[in-house]
Amino acid sequence: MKELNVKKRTNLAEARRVQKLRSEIARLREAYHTKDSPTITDDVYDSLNKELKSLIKKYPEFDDLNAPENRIGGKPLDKFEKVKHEVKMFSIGNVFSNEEFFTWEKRNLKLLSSNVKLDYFCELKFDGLAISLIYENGKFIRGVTRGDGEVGEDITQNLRTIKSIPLVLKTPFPNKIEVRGEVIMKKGVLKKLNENNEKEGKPPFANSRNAAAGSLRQLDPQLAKERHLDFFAYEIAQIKGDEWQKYADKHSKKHELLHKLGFMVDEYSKKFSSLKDIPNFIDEISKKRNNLPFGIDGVVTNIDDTKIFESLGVTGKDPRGIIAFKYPAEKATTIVKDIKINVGRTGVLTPLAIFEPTSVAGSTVGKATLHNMDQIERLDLRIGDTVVIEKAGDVIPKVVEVLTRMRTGKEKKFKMVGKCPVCGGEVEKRNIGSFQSSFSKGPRIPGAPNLGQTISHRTLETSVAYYCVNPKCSAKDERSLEHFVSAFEIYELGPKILRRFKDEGLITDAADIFTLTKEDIEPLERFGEKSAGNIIREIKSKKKITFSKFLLALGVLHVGEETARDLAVNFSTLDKLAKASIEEINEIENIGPAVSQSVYDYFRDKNNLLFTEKLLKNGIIIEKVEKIKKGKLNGLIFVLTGTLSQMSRELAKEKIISLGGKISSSVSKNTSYVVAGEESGSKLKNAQKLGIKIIDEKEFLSMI
DNA sequence: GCACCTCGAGTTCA
DNA sequence: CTCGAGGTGC
Repeated sequence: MKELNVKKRTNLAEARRVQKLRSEIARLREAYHTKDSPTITDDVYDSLNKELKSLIKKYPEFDDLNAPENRIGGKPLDKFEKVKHEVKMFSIGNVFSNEEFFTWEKRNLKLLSSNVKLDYFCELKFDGLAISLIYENGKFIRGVTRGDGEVGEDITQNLRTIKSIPLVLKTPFPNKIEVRGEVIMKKGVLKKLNENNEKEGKPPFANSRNAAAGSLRQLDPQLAKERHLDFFAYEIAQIKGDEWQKYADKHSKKHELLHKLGFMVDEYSKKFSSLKDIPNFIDEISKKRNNLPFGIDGVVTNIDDTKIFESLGVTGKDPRGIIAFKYPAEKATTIVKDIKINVGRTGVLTPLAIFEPTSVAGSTVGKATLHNMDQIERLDLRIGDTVVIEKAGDVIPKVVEVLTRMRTGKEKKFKMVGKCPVCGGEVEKRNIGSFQSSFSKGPRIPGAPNLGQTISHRTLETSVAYYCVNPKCSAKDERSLEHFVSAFEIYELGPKILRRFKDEGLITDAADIFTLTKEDIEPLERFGEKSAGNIIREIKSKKKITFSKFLLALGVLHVGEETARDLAVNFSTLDKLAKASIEEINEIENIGPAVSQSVYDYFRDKNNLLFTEKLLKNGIIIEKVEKIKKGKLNGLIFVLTGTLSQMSRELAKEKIISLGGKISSSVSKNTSYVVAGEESGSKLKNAQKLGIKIIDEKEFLSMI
């Protein structure tokens, strides 16, 4: 607690009493709001307050405007008073592109009809609530929400709890001043608040703006205080006294004065003499955006000169002299119109949310995966729900939260389909590996999962996915084909073309791709001689393949990139691997019972053996496995994140491996280096948290 | 038997 | 990128 400035010795006892009273009042208020503490009677509270007030009256030097009783005044309100703004609060027009931004200037220059040179002042657009504060004789007397711009609500009590709103201005100050600014909640505060809410079973706030708004609307100032809000000042709506007008004639000078008076102002704000330089600034800020402790949703550009600003006037609700360049929203709300089911290569049925298309982080999003039924239940998502979506790593849309309070009662719970939506086959909730071999002996598209294997009891019980168990499901066939060509890196053959080839009867399995001729493709609609030739050439050039890529292409259950490499290195030829016993496979490092069983079973299936034979017959050449070179990156584990500019990620991967290093997909304490390219995401944060060495592309290139 | 770390599989938009 | 599950080490 602040030390009291007590001059006379006789005051000492009373000074102590004041201190005691203050802490007691604070404690009682605290207790009053904690359910498991005894409730105080209003009498006790009032009498303490009374005593404190009389002491302060007697000794004015005890008065401390920043003391708690001044921050929290009075009891909870019944409602907020409506107050008319002395000076109207305008809103700000938005632009979303540089083009619109420059048009804004052109329009202004036309209106000004003279060759004025315009200076601009740019500042962050805080994502919070605009409010207006009135100070008279240096004291904060009233704070009002924006409302409709004409009339707002008096939230003085709550605003007094905000530490960055000075209750008294620093001297010298004008007789009267009206300060405008934004009440915000810092990201860290929001996080804690939401964690608490979750513990107490209350719904979390979707963003800091909602949280700040909700907090300011608390009728009880004690609750508002606990929210730890902040305030940034950015505008002076009125200021009395001739000597102060010199601060009012430029927006940049208003900032200066606000800072001098004791307000927090935006530290990133900057003056520009040409609009052309501003897009760069906006870009820079957007890069810093995620690391700022508070949320912003754009950059505001003001015409610095107040006279010019005012002469431009207002269109509708927006003054012409100010514009907000808005960043695309990181989060958005939308309505789930439907939940569809995707069928994967392994037959796994993945629910997919279909939205009302909505713009998030720069693109329009129409759907997002829901992963599985458990996830739908965790979110408590129903068809028709309003949801908050965001982009994971700025790319993949994700449903973050269901706004249950928006429910109308018409929402429908989603039930997993009983039949495969593609083939009508049976659906079972089990791990794919756990059903017994019962499928037909007919020809099968390679890469379709091998169903004839058993898997540990634990997996059977805990697996969450539903599967289409029809081995001939066409969706599974198609996904498997796509997987195959992707492993072979035959880029010309996308999903659509593959499907057409299949529908036209040109191929029945992936091996048929390699016997296609130009004459097969050319007659098809929308294929010419040239495109047909390209495809054939591309396929031919990919007939040579490394053993590990070949294994990957087969689509053996549980065998991905890494495991395929492990197998290839340890068995060196297809023949050796196909003849290996479970025990031999199981001995390999990083391969356990589930994987060895799966690999073993794959090569016991007659159809699979026929298929691999057919591939070799059709001209596939499996390259011998390169021995692992020992290089300078021996024993080092790399994680790549973001976009590299000098080389592709694939190439970087190959480089690292060829020098004896390893690539891992996620950051852990075992990671040696995280190579961070442009726009890297959560992996970088994780690395910082774990204290992993982070290197940029330049450093990385110097290592290899 | 548990706590980690990795891997596999599915995924969006322009 | 995210989620689930396999593998490993304690």
